[in-house]
Amino acid sequence: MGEMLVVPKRETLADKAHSELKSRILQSVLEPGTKLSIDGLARTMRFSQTPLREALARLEAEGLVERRPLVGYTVTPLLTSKEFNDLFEIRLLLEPIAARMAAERPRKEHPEGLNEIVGLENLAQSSGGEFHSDAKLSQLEFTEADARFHWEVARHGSSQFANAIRRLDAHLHLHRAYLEPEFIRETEAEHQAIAAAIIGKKPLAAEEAMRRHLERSRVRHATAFRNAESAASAAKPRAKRAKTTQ
Amino acid sequence: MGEMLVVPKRETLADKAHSELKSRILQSVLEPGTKLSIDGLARTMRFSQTPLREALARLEAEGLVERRPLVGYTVTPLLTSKEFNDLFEIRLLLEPIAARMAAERPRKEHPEGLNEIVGLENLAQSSGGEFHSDAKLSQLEFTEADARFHWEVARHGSSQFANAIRRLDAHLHLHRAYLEPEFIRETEAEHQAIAAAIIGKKPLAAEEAMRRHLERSRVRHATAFRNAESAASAAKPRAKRAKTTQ
DNA sequence: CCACCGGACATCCTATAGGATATATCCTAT
DNA sequence: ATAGGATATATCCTATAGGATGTCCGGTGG
Repeated sequence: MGEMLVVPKRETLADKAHSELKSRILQSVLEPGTKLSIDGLARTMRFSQTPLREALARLEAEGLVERRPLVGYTVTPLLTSKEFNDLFEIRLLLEPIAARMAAERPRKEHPEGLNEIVGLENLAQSSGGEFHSDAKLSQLEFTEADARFHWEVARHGSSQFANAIRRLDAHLHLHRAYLEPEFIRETEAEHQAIAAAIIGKKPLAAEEAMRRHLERSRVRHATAFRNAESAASAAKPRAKRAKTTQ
Repeated sequence: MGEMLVVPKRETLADKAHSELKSRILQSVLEPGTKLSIDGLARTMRFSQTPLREALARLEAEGLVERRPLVGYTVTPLLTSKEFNDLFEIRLLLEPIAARMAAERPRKEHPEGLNEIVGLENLAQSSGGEFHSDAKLSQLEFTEADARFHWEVARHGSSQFANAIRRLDAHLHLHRAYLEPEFIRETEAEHQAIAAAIIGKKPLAAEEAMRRHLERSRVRHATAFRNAESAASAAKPRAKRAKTTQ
């Protein structure tokens, strides 16, 4: 019964390369427009080309890099202001309903469902307390915890909604904009309100809590977005050229 | 100015392998649960392993195959009835709004936008006339044209909505269920209504046309879905085992 | 008869070499 | 000086070989 024994999930080199590259892009070590040379990366990262190809193919599917056949991969540009707004409009359409579904779902349906729901409370404040020494890494951890929370909530309601929301990769794009530190406290509080509504099986409350969370989150990110955009346009008026090849 | 000259887009072996496998899965030549052995495929398809890995990685991202590290790939199971309903609920949330946006968008914004919009009319009846000799292949062509139409409509409205809708891969999953022939005529008529509303710049009409189209489409597919599901459950009550390894 | 265990096999994963292609540089001619 | 073209280099793409791992099957003990 208690077969919760998690297999070590042996990680292949392609997995390592994938998460490593993803991490670098999200931390802006690799800026948008950077050319990603395959055997260049193979040399610097000490991998071979084959696992790197698989990693890059996945990153392309996630929308973090773009591929041009027989030419190479480049890091995807940041979201424009319009794209940012549209992304949140989509989230506002999907996530509140997913949260409502999660609260409506009968508890006994999935045996492990309870554990997951209780886990929401922890997830809601997962990266709460202390900060990592490296600010960017801490930011990355927070973003990942945030993504996990939103995904878990949706997963309780509907696998299809969860997939759709996950594939938005909203967090991937959002992270690359600068994130104010006080975001975290507010975000956690709102997450806990959502989790409480779901655990308490209050569908309408859950839906409304998620909607408010997203609306506030949009405002929070929007300011950072404006800063990033103006800074970018000031720095380099024309951005047609590729950056340093890696 | 008229640089419409489309570069041949040289197709790499990974691209060929990807579309070839995708085609086989969609035509149910490779049924759900089938084990996809990498060097087995390499032998039968006369490719090498490297491009096949890239193709499989992309198929995994599209949700058509599942990967277990150090074990292999398998073809994804068909959608359940609940998943099917959720998928259409998501589409009903996103696509009507995308259609409205497409109708609202100022014509001059994109120079090539006009061509694309006019193309919608053709796209709406693209695979209309004659049928291919192979019914399954014709079905595949129709599904692809349908996917293109929905994607183009969304793309006129918002790149983010278009991405989100494309990544649902609704057509990929739907296609694998059987498709009644008379679907096509009804589908085309509804598509043309949508295209007309967009070209005529009537946002509310476009939104409503898309909504009605999706609702009818859901009913059309639902019957086929029930047939497929009951047939499947009758054929093999337990489906835990992997099928013939390819 | 069932459970546990060890070995053989198939398959995945990784590394590396060679052919093919796009890009950049340099030169020449107008 | 600028436009056009040829050459050279870097890089992508493909193929193949070998090490590592999971799975399956037969045997032994309880």
